[in-house]
Amino acid sequence: MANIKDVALKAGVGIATVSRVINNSGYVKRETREKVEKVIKEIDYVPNEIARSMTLQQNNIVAFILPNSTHLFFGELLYFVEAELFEHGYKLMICNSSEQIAKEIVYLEMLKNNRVDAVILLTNNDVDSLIDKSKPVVSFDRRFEGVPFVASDNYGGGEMAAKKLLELGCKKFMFIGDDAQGDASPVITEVTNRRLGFNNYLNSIGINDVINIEYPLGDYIVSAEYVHGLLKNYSDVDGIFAISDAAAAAVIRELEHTGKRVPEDVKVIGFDGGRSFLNLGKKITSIGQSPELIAEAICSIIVSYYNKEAVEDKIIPVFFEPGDTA
Amino acid sequence: MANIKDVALKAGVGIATVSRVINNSGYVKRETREKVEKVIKEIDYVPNEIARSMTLQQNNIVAFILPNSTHLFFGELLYFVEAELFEHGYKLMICNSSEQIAKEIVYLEMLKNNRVDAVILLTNNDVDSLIDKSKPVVSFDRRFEGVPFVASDNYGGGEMAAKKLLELGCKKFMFIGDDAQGDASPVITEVTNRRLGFNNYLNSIGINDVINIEYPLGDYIVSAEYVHGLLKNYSDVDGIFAISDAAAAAVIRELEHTGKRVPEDVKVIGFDGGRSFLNLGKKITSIGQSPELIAEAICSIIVSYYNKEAVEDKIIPVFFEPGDTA
DNA sequence: TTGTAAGCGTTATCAC
DNA sequence: GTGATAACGCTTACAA
Repeated sequence: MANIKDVALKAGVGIATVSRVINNSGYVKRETREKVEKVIKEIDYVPNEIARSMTLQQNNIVAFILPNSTHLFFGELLYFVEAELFEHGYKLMICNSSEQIAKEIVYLEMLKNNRVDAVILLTNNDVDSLIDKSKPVVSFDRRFEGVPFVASDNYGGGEMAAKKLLELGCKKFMFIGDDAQGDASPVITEVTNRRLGFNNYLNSIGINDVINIEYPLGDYIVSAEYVHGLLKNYSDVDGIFAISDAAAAAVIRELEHTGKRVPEDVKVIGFDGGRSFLNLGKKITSIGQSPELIAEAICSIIVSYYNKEAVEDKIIPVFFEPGDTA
Repeated sequence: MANIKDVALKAGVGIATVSRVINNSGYVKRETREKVEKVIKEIDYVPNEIARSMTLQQNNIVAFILPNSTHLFFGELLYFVEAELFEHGYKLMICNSSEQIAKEIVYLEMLKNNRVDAVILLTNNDVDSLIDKSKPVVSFDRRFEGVPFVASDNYGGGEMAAKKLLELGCKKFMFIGDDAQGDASPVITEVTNRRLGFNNYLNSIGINDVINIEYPLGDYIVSAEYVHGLLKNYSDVDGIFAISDAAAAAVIRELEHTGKRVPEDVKVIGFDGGRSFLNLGKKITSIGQSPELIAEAICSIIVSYYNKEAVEDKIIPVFFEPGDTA
């Protein structure tokens, strides 16, 4: 592969001049520039980005650590993050952590060893101590001390769901979510704010008998049997807010399986606003997050880091998405 | 940030020795090793991967160019590819090309400029001339001269669908797919083999009046109106094979919208075997591709490249996935 | 076993 | 305007 030296030699100039030409920096006489450009074309020279990174101590690669790319919301977020970063000239490395902390560690290490310049973090693990806070890090949906933070307005979304179910005439409410963190982690995760917003709003208007079902986070999937076990004792509930559309889908399937009609007997609202192309049945009524706006917020923080500008947390609005289940 | 020189200095050894210690290469006296390791811990030294890449002229980063990460099959493929590469110590850079050739060009350039060592290509564009064939490239579902190739057994899947619909008693068949390439591209794309397998099998047993609907590839989405226009003239069809589950879903929605019952009146088989967590209705009967096996095949080729071993094309088997629509 | 030094391909400083 | 040259931080002959 031809390098900058070959170009300089063949064009009869110094390598500094070639560098000026390819980077459009400093003064270069028109004729010199043209001569150099001609040689570059001739020998098909392409600057070596590894060497560039070496000199600049920066490679314009950002890592995105997320649970997986198979759930629609994550896939969409990933899509928009990559698109947005691309606009600014940055590349995206992906890490499907599957919530495995070991894998998250490896990718967080890449900040320290200069494999990537920055990290976008979407995790439920407490990786606080593993984060190199001297480097650019942005966290979505999870707070870490000293790390800028982006999240949807989960609390507001919870309130929105409560109001909607009330409007629709529901009397007996339930929240169901996989936000149980166990005793090991005393931290309130951001998604729990969906639960809080929902409960607090209902409490504030005098409804204090909301059923709260909490189960541990798995791989964002709930089996039919498991949901059955969770729901069977609450046959009088007529308004359910689920922490995600995936959870809502599981709940709805279970309800219909046990003879309840949705939304006639029980109304269900999910969270995410997932747009599944494969859906042949009801569309889930949902509080929708905007992966596009979220990606934009995350990336603007990354870009600010690169530009050495100040960064700040951002809360992204959510939207009520009408559907067939509430 | 501490570098190898700092370690050498503080440990009172040469940098070559430190290098030997961190790479576990060459001979190092036990005490020397321990002394060096102690210093490494003390000053929290982490080898700079950019510098390493510089010396080795390799960075163990692979780029995956694919249309998007929002469709389930792609999201899953991405997931397994990343997981598999991770096992071998390689990292994955993602490029959602959205079928934009301009973006594909940028990422293919990264092979030449050493930003990545290898590329996995999943595109419908004719980027043949843009591929640096001296570098490691693997293509999924699309053939390029001189580029190793992985694909599902699309032809066999088409035959499988035909046999199944026959078994179920269908008499009048249709294939519908977004594999129209227009006059500009005379190339047969791999997915067209689904159509060929389906048609050829039916032809071989004397059925020659198969309706073939072909529409241009959009963003892997079909609007209701569009499907309506495509289907309205063929009310006698009772067995449909769609090129993808997404297309099948659109077709089924349209059929039911026009009063046909699926599968009672019309049986529909899709392709992909998509497992949508959000599906509340019928599960699409499908010819399933295995993203896991495909990822494994793709990655084994990448690994072979790194190990300077011979590489060869691979065809991955497909499976009949029972569902509620056929 | 260990250390010195060349080399990887750039960018950027500083003379000229 | 332009060209040497140092520097980036590492690996790896080669010498000792």
